[in-house]
Amino acid sequence: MKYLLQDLKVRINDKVYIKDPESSALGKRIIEHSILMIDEMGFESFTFKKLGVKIGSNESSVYRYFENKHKLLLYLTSWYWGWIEYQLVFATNSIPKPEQKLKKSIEIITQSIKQDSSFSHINEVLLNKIVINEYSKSYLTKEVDKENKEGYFSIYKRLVTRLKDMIHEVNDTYAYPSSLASTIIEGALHQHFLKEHFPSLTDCNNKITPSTYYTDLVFNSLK
Amino acid sequence: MKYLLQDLKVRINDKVYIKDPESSALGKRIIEHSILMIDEMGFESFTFKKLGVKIGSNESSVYRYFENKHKLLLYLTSWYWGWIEYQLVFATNSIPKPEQKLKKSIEIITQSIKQDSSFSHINEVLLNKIVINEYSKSYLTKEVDKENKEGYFSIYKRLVTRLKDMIHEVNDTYAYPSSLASTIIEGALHQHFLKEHFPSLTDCNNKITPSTYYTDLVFNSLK
DNA sequence: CAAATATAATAGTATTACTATTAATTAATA
DNA sequence: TATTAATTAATAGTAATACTATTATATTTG
Repeated sequence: MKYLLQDLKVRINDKVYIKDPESSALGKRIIEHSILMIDEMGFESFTFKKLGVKIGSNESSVYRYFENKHKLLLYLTSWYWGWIEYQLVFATNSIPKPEQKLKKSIEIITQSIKQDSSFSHINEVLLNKIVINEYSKSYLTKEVDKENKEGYFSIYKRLVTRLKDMIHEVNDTYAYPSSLASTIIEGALHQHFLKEHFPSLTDCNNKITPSTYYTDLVFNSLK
Repeated sequence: MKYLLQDLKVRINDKVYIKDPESSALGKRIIEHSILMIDEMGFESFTFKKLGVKIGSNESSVYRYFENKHKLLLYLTSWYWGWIEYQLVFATNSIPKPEQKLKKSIEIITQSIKQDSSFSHINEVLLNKIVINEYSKSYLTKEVDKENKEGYFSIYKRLVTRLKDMIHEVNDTYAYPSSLASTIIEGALHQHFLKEHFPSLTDCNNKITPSTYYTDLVFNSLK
């Protein structure tokens, strides 16, 4: 499965970039090093100028791929959710029982990525960390409605919808399938963050994972 | 109760400000108009220069109260959580039954503020909107551990802990009381946001409130 | 009333987030 | 192969941001 997925290109709304970074070596270097740098210094301190220095190129060259760093963040996080979606569809496709299917999906969505595929220019372990620390910033903006209309969040929304449908399959009388689905996806990122920075606000640790907690939460609500 | 609360000053870690904004007329104008402006233009576009113009004063005067706009956000959100905590303690103090107590607390935490007290310089309705849209940005930073150590998030943490304790009172065998408490507080903000901007990702609307959803979620887990 | 202290305004700097222009390289075609 | 076209890269610049240092003006206190 890993080998299969590495060749699948995640399709991202072409309005988030000016020039497709997958189409050139420089574009791939932009993606590769922006992941390393955002992880290292955080999104606020990350600039195209610094990235230019790192990849031995110029700031303005980066601007020909992305309008600004916000669009680059949208690109990276869309890629991440698309990648998670592939894993989810792949891993659950052959499972017939709705309960088993949902359980597996929760696992995939709430897991923390431990190993990257080491083949492409995208480091999934660091990208997972970036999503935990920065994803909210991509939509907590004044432009969210405009950008939503342009489809910048469609991969994420599709993932929430898939999960909602699975919840519905398990129990079609449950009244809040969409809210539960969005709670799992957003909440899992939050629990991972708390585990790192506010351990007193979570029960998640080395033994109890967000997976364990959300599996319990969901099946208590659906039974 | 409203009349009582308006005179209660929320105590905020004095490291978040340089000079206490409650100690002068200018300070109060800074708080009052920063709330109006952050709500209107969003935290990213808000600057001390614009605030200075608005309050008929100078940028550098604002800098004598707050080191930077991040600290101002910490001040505003701490004030909000302190205010919520007061309401919660006040409203639940006399309730003997743990279930009733928890139910009431969930209501207070997950409600959207509809009316402000109209007495002070702080508009609670707008502040609630600011917390929904901007709170995450106050801790999703590279400085979070340092600032946490300095106690900048202590009011918020105390609130989560209070809720955790109430959950424990209802069911002391439940394994994830801290995670559930943090899920409610953070998740309610998220559901409010989705209701406004991504209605397809939530079941919350005019009829179903985040209160309804979280009450159901919590008591399903605890029974 | 003078001295100390607090407050406000002015002016400036380094950095950021871009944009416009020009130069160099690569690709296409005649 | 030579010429032109198109793409890509680098240079230089600008407006705005996020501050800081200095000076001026009130206000308070002894």
